[in-house]
Amino acid sequence: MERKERTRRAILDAALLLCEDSTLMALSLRQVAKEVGIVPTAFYRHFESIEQLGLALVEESFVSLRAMIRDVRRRSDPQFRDLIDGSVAVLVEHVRLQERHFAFIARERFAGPPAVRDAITREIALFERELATDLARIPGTDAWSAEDLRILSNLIVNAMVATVENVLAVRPGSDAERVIAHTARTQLRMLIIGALQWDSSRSR
Amino acid sequence: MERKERTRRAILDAALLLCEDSTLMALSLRQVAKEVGIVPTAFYRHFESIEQLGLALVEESFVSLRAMIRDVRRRSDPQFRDLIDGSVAVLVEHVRLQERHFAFIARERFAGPPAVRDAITREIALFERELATDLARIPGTDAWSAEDLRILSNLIVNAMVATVENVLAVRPGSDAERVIAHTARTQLRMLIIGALQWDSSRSR
DNA sequence: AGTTTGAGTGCACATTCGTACACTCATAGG
DNA sequence: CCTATGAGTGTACGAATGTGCACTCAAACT
Repeated sequence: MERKERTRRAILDAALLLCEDSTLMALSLRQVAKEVGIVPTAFYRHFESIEQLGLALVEESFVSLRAMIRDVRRRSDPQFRDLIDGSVAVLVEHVRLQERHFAFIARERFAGPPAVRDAITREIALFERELATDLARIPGTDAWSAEDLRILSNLIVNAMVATVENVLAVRPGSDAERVIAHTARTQLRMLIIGALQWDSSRSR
Repeated sequence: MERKERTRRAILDAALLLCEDSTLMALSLRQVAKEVGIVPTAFYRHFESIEQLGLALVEESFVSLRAMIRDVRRRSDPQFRDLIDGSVAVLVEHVRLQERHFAFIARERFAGPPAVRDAITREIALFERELATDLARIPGTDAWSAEDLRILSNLIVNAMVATVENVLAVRPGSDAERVIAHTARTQLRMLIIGALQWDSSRSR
């Protein structure tokens, strides 16, 4: 029964690899099978369709994303500058370690099969809510309404998603990568400084 | 020679339609031909490949986006609240009028053929630079460095792109749409208020 | 050790794909 | 009006696709 698990992994890895210059929706079961080294029909022993394969990949991708979040939290510290610098560093590092997963999510988020898109949207929304509760704990946001917290964390998540997409588009360790990291840090600072200035009751 | 133009339009429209639940990369020349009502080989009279078709669609999409920008500028006025409210209203309105174009861009931005992805990235970067020069004209940003202007407009563009994607995901005129518009307005306000607080010389 | 199970095989099929080639016939220009 | 151009046709092909069915044979269970 451990052979099955090995093949399943190989299928997931092959799909992730082949998606790099394609899309789940343009990915054929036969390509995957050939890459893995099995006969096409053997695919069905593991997934009933490419779409189901995609859902498994989404789940897997967000497991590593959660690992990243834990890593960020572990380095949390009330000093904002360090918190921001550390978070961005962790982000870039994790993206590099899981390039294929992040690229997969970025691609399938809007281009994937509906079920896959929905799964990704749900996961990101979940992440956003978690961030909102984190934000509620930092000093200076006491007077914020729940709605404004949601709106701010949406803004932050959007900026970070864009950062991930930018990182994926440049060479590791390149100057371009450093510019992106610097941009991300500055943006987070702008947001935090703006946030500390914000007054929920004043925003209609 | 006007027959050709009509068929070309039909091909562009058909591709846009068929992409709604697929991707350029998963779109076959034969599907397009069938939808248009021509024989597959006739496709080549207009485009040499699906990828070239994609580039034409990108260009077309950004023409309508530029029309939107002009519309926003026309309503510009030094009163921030009105500027923001007006801009978001125009954004939502234009997205609804050109749903397929915006959805196409959102999808192909990361999932399309490399040439298409590059074209979209270039257009968005161009738009970002234009926004930066617009921002430089509003009062309170005099002390900003060029880099910080770029970083802020990147932040704003990301938020607006995310807004477009959210609008596309909900029914026109629905409550969800109103929540999205309200979120976008609040985010722009947060960014502007933060920006007015920002001091370029202090950000290392 | 013998038996059962199910992962992977092999072949077969109808579809769909891109594209080559020679064609027809509508229409724009003389 | 007549002709030349090129938009669209029709047929044909090899390659790739998803999936059904009967199979083999390694590995887990009694």
